[in-house]
Amino acid sequence: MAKRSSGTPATAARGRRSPRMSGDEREAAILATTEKLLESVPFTDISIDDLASGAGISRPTFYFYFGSKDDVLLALLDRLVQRSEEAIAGLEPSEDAVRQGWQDVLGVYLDTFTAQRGVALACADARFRNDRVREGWDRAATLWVDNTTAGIEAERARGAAPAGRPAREIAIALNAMNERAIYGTLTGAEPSLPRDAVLDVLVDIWMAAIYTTPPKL
Amino acid sequence: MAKRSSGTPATAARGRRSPRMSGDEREAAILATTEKLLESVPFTDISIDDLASGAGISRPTFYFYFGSKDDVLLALLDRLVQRSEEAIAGLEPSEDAVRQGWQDVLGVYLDTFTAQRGVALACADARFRNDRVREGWDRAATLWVDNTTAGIEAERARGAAPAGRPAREIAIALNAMNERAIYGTLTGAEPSLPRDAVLDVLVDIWMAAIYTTPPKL
DNA sequence: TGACTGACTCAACACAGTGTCGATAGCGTG
DNA sequence: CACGCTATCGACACTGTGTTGAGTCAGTCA
Repeated sequence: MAKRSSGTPATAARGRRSPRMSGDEREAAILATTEKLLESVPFTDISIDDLASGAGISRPTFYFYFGSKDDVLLALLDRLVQRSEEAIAGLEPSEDAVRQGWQDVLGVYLDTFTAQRGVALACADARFRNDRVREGWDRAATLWVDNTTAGIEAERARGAAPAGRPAREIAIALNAMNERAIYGTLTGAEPSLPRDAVLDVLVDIWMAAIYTTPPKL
Repeated sequence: MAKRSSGTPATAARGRRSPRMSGDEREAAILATTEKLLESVPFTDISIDDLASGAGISRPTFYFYFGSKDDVLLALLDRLVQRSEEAIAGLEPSEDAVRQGWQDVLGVYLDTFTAQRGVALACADARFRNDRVREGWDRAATLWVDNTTAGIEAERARGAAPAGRPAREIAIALNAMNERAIYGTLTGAEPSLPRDAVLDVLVDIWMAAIYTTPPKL
């Protein structure tokens, strides 16, 4: 039955309009349906039937395009990671307005996840039970950590930030803070940072952690 | 059929030895089985059958004691929260050895979750789909945040820490960092802090965030 | 002592969701 | 036109959840 290889972005355009949707359109329709449903329904509560009928196909046909519900999420996660990459690439460091520079980084992080709220929340959930989702999620996290590490090292190199614990360790901790704090803000469950203050608090702590030496007390 | 009210720690001892286990023992057996299984198997992969047969009863009988698999987790979470409360209560602030004081707090946090690794991980997962688990989890988080907030305010009051953003906001962000970073360390997925360095990194950042003023750059 | 009660137990069922198989329909190409 | 490939679905098997209804068994009380 030559199942479509899951994950592959489908074969190239097959020319010609056909009365029924082309395979690529179907695939896109499934993805779109999932994304839309995720805005209001938790991933767990969405059945494959929902996705199939939302895309105008039967359940068995769904399996022609994706191997499982999680595979759809994985495809969506790939996009999320891709957007993270693009967002990071679009950032440029400045030596004056240092605080603003970091605030831009955190802002982009926040925006990326806010824009993809449903998908991000679903992945944050799914990574606990699906190793491939976890890998994807961790890959994205690593992207941000690498970027932060490089940033801290650059600041240290030009003497703007004091030496201290390995830059990477600090980067990991700070990004962990962001991830969890932003998740909290996105869901609003207590205790959480109010939406209009998240960035300020987080940047404050980033500045303190990167540019000051922890006092010996 | 007078189902046992879920959550209630069962009726008082019903006197007399009986050939089969008493209700309380059954309930304890289910809890113990769950805890044990969670050490090696993710919660999602455990079926009610596993819990029932592990406790020496049939599946329908399981429902006599708990309303669902999640209810069992909830009971386990209650214990976790309780231990958090006890751990926090056992902490005493010192005005000298300030760093050591905070390190003790984080150490207790880390220990509590390490000791209950399986349960903690299962709850971290389940809170995404079960509101009651989320509430319990958030209640525990609030405990730590309240404690941290009070600690920061005390330090500010005695002039040891500078004024700045609301203490509670900083406390939320710092505890978010701990939760996520410790989760990462517990699972070991990249990027994560090595087990022997977590505490040092986290305490460093706590110190910087609480005792220094973020530089204006 | 024998009917009664309430705790406790389970076989059998109903149901929801997942994943598979085999048959088939339509299109493009040789 | 017939062959092969893409695409589609009806029907089925399986797994896990939760419910029902019919019990058992130990204490209790008249």
